[in-house]
Amino acid sequence: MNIEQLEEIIRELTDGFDAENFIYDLLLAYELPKASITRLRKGTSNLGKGDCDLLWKNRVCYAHHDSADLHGLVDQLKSNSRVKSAKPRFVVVTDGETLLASDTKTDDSLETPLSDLAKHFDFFLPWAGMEKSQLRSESVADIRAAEKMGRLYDLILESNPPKTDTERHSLNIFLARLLFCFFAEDTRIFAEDQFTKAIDSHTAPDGSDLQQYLTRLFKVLAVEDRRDLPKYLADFPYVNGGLFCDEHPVPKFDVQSRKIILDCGSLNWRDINPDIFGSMIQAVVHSSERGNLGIHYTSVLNIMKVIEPLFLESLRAELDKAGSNRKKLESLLERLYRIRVFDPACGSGNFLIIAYKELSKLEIEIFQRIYGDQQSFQFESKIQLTQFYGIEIDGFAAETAKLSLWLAEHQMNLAFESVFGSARPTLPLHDGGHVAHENATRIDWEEVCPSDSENEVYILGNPPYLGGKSQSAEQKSDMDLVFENAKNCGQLDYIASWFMKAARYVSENANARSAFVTTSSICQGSQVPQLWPLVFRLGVQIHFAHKPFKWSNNAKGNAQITCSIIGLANQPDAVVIYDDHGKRNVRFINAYLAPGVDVIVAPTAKSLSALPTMITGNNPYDGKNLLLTSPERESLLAKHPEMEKWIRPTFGSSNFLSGIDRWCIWLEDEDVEAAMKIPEIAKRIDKTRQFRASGGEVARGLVSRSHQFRYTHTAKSNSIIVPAVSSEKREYIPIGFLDNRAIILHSAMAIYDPPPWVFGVVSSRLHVTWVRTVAGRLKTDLRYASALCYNTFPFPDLAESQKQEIESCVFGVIDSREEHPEKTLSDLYAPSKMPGSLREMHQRLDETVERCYRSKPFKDDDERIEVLLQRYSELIIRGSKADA
DNA sequence: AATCCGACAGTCC
DNA sequence: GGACTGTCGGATT
Repeated sequence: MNIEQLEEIIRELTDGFDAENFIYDLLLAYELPKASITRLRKGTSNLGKGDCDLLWKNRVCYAHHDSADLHGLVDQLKSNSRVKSAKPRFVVVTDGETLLASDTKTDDSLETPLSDLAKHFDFFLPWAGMEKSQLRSESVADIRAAEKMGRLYDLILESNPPKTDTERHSLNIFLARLLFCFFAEDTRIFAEDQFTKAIDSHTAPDGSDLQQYLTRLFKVLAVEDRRDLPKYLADFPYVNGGLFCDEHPVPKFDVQSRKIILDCGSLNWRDINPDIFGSMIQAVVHSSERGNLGIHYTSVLNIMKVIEPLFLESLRAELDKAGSNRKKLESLLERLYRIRVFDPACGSGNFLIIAYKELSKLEIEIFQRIYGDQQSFQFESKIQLTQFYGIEIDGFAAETAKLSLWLAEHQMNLAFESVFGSARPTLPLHDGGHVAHENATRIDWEEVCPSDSENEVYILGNPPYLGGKSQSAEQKSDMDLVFENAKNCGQLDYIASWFMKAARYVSENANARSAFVTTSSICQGSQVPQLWPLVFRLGVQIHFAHKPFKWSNNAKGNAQITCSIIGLANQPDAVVIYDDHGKRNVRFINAYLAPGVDVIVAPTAKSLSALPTMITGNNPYDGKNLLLTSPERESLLAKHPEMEKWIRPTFGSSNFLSGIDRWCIWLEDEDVEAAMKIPEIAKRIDKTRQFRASGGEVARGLVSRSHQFRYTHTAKSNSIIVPAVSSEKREYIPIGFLDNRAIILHSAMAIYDPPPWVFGVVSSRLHVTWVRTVAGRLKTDLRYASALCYNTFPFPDLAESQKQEIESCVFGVIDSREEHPEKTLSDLYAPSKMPGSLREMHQRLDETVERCYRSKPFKDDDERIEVLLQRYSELIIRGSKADA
């Protein structure tokens, strides 16, 4: 949703107020579903029935009365029983002049002349799914400004397309300078509206001389000498070198682009929040990311989750200990000035800005403790932007980061002034942050942020996540460089580069520590054995970790990802695990972000415990042409009953768990000739061929046998199916037996022709506990992989009698499931719905399986995992000895 | 030859 | 619109 458009639409609605349609058009403006509104307009789904003009469940209750006591009307509607049961989010009433609205969830109310409604558009944003708590007023300002800047950027690009990197760089700098001027004239760096007014009155409306004017002005801002300048330029203060020193060409303008500059100037930049504004601007400027404004910027909450454990908690602890002891406070100040904050993927600088602000707040607190409120003293912050370092691959973001740091410095100067009555002057600008426009995976970090035994270096940030298959060729070669072509690293996420480089930096500097927000997947499943042995080999430890949490920020569409935060240190003084509920001190954090045992489980091709082979199900590679739904199968069979023998029941994870029938065309080579005579089959095979021919390398290799799946594994008598992904909420992973007609798809694992007791092993609580530790995840759900979960599972050799005991329990489980033929496995294994009898049968099975390990029952899952890891380590050692 | 992954993706209410 | 829960192609091993 575009906020500017929204405002515009509402303005039109109120300017030409149309009593009949007003409320419907208002709802449409918030992008509520058109079809529903059409139905409401017709009256068919309006629940109002005379009490009000419109009543829409969960959304709105609306009434229009020309001469009504609006407050009375709202109260009356709110207490009406029909309205109550419809639970409308808003009750809206108007007399055609004034509009009164009440938010039933937050109890906020809005009373405004109808003509001013557009100004209060944010009141109804919950209709569009944006809650007020998520959308603070300053972020409305941010979004509005970002959208305007995006338009300006487009226009400038159109008439000044950059041809070279130098030109692109100049354009970035120009925009950063422009932003500075907008901000400056609203926050007392310049005189009020000085910049916009100057353009308005000193340049031609057609934009023709704006380029010349800005070129001159930017030059003037960089020189101290104000003599020999016309007054309208001399009135601007000296800003300095940093931002304005080099000469960069200013783009050409026309009527439109000049007008947008003036529009931008009229926005209220005082409310802009440099923490996130930079990210929004960046998103707007990169058209590919437009529409998901700032989807990847890190929320302040998540930034705090990084910087608090990394250094803030330690600084605060030192402050507490210092109390009012002047000496200790002064030494803490010295420590503040020795801190270096380094974000090697800084984007537009969010982390650096928040870190800067937090350190400044701490400095203010210390000053207050030392000097009280002695107004006479000249307090000046001694925290320098030069303590902040960044690397950013995108040129525009790098410029925005530098600029945002200056803006943040100015904001903190104002904060200083409001506490102490004076502060260091913002102008001329001090030296800025060290933000290198470089590829962080390539450049030596010491070159950007040199370590120094005197200083404390904190490396932090939220580097980019890109799975092994989503990386570009260049990013792949970045990875090769960082990992020095180490073996079996090809599937690592791109972010692993940052961990590797941080580990190297930290391992060489006792005073350096790092912490990144990361995709959780580097601590799960197959990436663990790829990355962490290399990190731990450097002598680095995880000194704190935040357990996986769902990514969220205030952007419209949040990224679909589960994150963790991981801190690395050389010699940690404490090791702490955080989750959403709090923190706890532990002795050691392993690569799975679990406390305790230092074990990494590597995938193996064969079961370490000699369990029968489990392999991935058959991957069809058919473009959905060899697979059939039940109706498709029935209509085929109606015409060609002889096809029955070539149609097999088919199971992936999903339809196995939810009990939906699926089918596939399954032909042996010798069947092809006969089958091709049936036009429907010939058509499907041909479509499969076309699909494969236009696919990747693997697909093209399968063109010549398009009548078959990529793999054609089947059971002689029966098989066990294990879903590849299963909800983490289930106590057990639901697995099942299938007959020899069944085809298992590659969204599930298969053991063909197994002895029945294996079902008991894989179903057992002991095994699920193992899987929860070592498996990869899809969000937080378990992802079952044979090489990681099954082949690594340590299981004792069984006597025949033990196998029989387990088998009898297995049949108990099966029988108990069959007592509920109407229920799907998904129903049966939902934790809240699991039938008591089934749970009992599983418990009996668990006890039997666990007795294979030892006679004494296990106390809890912690003990189970400890014993399993212990046995795993022994198996690995025995295995490596056997190899040698 | 077989795998394990996805700044995810489809479905349901 | 968000709660819920697992597809499918394929570069890598």
